[in-house]
Amino acid sequence: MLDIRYIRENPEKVQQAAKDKGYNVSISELLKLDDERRDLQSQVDDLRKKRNDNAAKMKGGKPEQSLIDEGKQIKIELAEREEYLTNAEKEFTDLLWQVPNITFEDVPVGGEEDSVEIKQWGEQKTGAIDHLDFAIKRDWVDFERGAKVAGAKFYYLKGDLALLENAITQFALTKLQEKGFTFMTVPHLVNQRTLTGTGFAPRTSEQSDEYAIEGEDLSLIGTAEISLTGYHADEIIDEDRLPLMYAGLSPSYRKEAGASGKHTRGLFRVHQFSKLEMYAFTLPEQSQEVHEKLLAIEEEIWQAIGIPYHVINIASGDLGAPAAKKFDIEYWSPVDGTYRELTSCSNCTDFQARNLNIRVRRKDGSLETVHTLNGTAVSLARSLITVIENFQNEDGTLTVPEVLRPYLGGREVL
RNA sequence: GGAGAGGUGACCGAGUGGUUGAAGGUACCGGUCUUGAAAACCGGCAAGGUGUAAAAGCCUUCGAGGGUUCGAAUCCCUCCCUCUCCGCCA
Repeated sequence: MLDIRYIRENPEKVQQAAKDKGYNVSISELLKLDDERRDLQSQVDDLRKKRNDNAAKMKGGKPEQSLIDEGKQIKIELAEREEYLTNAEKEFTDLLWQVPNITFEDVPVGGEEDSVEIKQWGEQKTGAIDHLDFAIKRDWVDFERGAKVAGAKFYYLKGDLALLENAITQFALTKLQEKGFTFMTVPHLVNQRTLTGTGFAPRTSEQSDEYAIEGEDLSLIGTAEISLTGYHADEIIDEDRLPLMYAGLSPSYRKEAGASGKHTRGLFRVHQFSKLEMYAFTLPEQSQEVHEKLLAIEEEIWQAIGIPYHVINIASGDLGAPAAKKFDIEYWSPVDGTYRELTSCSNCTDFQARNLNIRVRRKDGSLETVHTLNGTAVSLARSLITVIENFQNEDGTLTVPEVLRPYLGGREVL
């Protein structure tokens, strides 16, 4: 959530940012609720002071009946006001949670088509066999049995393709260790507070992309970002420890409920895939620099493997609530002759951190909310698509990208 | 899953109904001392809300939520978590 004090001082800016992001929230309504809440708060505070003063009077010895009677009267009034306050607080908080993060100046305004390409790398080849056809011919993937065991869009990876996935993971993991990230495995199930605090499930709606465990306060994570954000919840971190850089490996579980009409063939959009995620907790003044750094690492990975791509600066309407700015890397698909989403890298500024109460203790003793950032190092299912599409041979074999060979026992061809 | 113990400030740790927002220690900040540092000593130091030019002031917070009471960190109930032992198990 945003800082209510910031919203009070910049109502137009917040309203405009919400509009640019496609969120229909009324800031004037929010501020009205804020006033009501504060008014009730001061009424309650006054009554509590009366109660405390009254109680203090009879601290010493035998209380007088008149004081006790007065105390009882205050108690009744207070209970009534407190109920009003509780309701007002809830109404206010519910609306505050619906306000999305503001965006940076250099974020293009508009929808998906307004995102701006800021870089291209590699050769745009054309004319390759679709990854699914290619993989099925090699008996590398089995969606039919995945459907039998779990349902549509679940799958088995088999043999060399499963080994290739492992090789890509190991390669990326090694790279991130060199960059100073701390490798982590994380809980794959998280509670509601962590999920909503990260900004994922719209708390009011049931159209969540997350699988929830019935009868438990637990949901399957759609990305390790969720578990990693919650890692430092309610903590105060010393300034000189930041930035903290983590690399989390986990499966990502997604219902993909609203995915109809989107590109879904094969491994591109599935209910479960492995992903190695970069995550950073930073000082506010560091986050933009770290954001660029995360993007640079992503580029380094795809360049090393040899996958053509471009980088886009995502337009406001596609950012989602928590992000102030987002870079996507899209790989070049020689099958479709177009770019497709591969990784994503967001600066969420203090939005998630405020939800989960993650702060930094400055050298001068003051407290401030930290900034959080996340970026995909490799999402495995899509990584496999890129390699199959870009490294396939006419005889049905697959050339192993050089940097991956050490993780495949030196094999050059699969 | 069963039995017991416990959850207090950035951290450790006192505190069982009324100057306890909370002793003491550590860390941190400022100072004295020192060529410099350390040590020692002196002082400061919870968070959130409200309020203010800035303060002061006021309210809240001792795992969470209810309850008892004129008054709760302290008593009662429910839940969550941690630790120890037993059971089970990769």
